[in-house]
Amino acid sequence: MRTRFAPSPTGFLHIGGARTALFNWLYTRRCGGTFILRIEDTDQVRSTDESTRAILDAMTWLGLNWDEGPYFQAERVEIHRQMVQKLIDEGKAYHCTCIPDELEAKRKKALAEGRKPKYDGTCRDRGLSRCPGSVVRFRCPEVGATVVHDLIKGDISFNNEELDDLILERADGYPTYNFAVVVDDAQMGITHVIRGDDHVNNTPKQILIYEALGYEVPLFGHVPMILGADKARLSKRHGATSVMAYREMGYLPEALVNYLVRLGWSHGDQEIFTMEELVRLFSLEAVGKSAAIFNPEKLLWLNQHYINAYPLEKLLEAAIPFWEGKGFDVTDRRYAAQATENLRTRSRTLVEMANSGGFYFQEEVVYDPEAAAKFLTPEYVGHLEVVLERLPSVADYTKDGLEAFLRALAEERGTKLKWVAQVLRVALTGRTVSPGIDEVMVILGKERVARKLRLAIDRIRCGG
RNA sequence: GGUCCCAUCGUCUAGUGGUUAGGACGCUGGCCUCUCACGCCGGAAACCGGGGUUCAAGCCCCCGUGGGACUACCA
Repeated sequence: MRTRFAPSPTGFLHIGGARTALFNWLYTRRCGGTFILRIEDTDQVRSTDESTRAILDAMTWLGLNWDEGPYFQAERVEIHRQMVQKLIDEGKAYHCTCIPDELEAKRKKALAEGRKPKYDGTCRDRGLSRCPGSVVRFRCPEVGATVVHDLIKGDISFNNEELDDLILERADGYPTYNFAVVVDDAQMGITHVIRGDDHVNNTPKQILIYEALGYEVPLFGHVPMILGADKARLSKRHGATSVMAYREMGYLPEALVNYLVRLGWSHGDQEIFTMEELVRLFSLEAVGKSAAIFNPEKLLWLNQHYINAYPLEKLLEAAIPFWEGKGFDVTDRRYAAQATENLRTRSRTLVEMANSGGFYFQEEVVYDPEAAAKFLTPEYVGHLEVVLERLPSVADYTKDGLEAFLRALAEERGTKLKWVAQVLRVALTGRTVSPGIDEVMVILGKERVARKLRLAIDRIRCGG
């Protein structure tokens, strides 16, 4: 059993491609088969090495390893040309000298007159030979039907008369997609072609080519597309579509994989899956037939789940680039780990974490103007001064110890813990929203707390 | 226009002739509480329409309607 993922290197790996790759990978691992990566770079104009690298990086990040390749389609053009010649020799393909502009005009005319805009067969029986500017076309059967046995959608039948004498080899000598994909899949021994269902209509043409070439036809599985909120094909205007953009936005690969797999596939009521479970449970039969709308909210929820489920070491490793990205010094790993652990339940992404946890790393507290205006006032400065004064003598400097200390202090001063906590929160974090103030104090430590308290007190006293 | 595919809460889905139509995200009421978040308990929310078949249809068939894909010397 052999499968492949065959992206064209004309851009980064996008969400839809990633899901196709994921389904291929899962199905292959499930069956113990071989997963092949092939780069379809026959479009010499749009293909770039940079895109190839980006695609490989994204797959690696997602954990989708391949067993063979990457193979490059452009390196196989000699093989493609040989196969084209074979079809010409056997009368199954022919040279065509029709001018692109004229074909385009004919197509428009046919469409306007309500006829099928297919190739009119001008060169079909002219017995032309190769010449500059000529292309090679497939002699498509005009009668009969071709049926696609799809693992996901079931049997789909096409009347051959609807099909076109498609171009196999372009004027520049390069094969077209529909031909190269057949030759490569066949020669690489691909047994299961799993791809997006935007290819369904290409499949009968490809089957006819398989048969013309004398190859065994593989099994097909066409997975439904991913749409944006407006039900249009997912694109940039729906937000980020690049896998690596999600990494940069602070998503964990497990979250993206888990989200993507549940888009079109399900296993009862289960929502959370480890890779191991997926490999064990995945099946093409359970893949749905209808397109799915990409829902960023649910992805966010899954990401939060994985941020909370990660072992701390692994989470820290993933978070460090984001801390460093904000310019924070994380050489003290133990401290960075404590901060990360403390922030995880309130972070849906690592970017959110880095944005909300700056107070752990910044020397100077960045005060939110509104928060400071409300709490860093002469009315409350007394709370801060008493805490600063008694801080050195707090023996039980733990979450529980500090809570007891603050509660008693509040009572002594005739107020509630709530108010003392809020004032401290603004003094220590600069905001009115933060993790529990006792936890913050424990992690910051007495030294940092004292320094920040002095800063806040000075600010109030000097009217800063 | 033609060909092909698809159709259960707003979204992702479970459901394979008899169910109070289930779960999840989101939304929402409450609890917890030093703020926020987490967590816990509860709520609103769906079978596209019309015909059949059947004792019985979300499940099967047909026709509509709606959405999508393809219709390139792109892949």
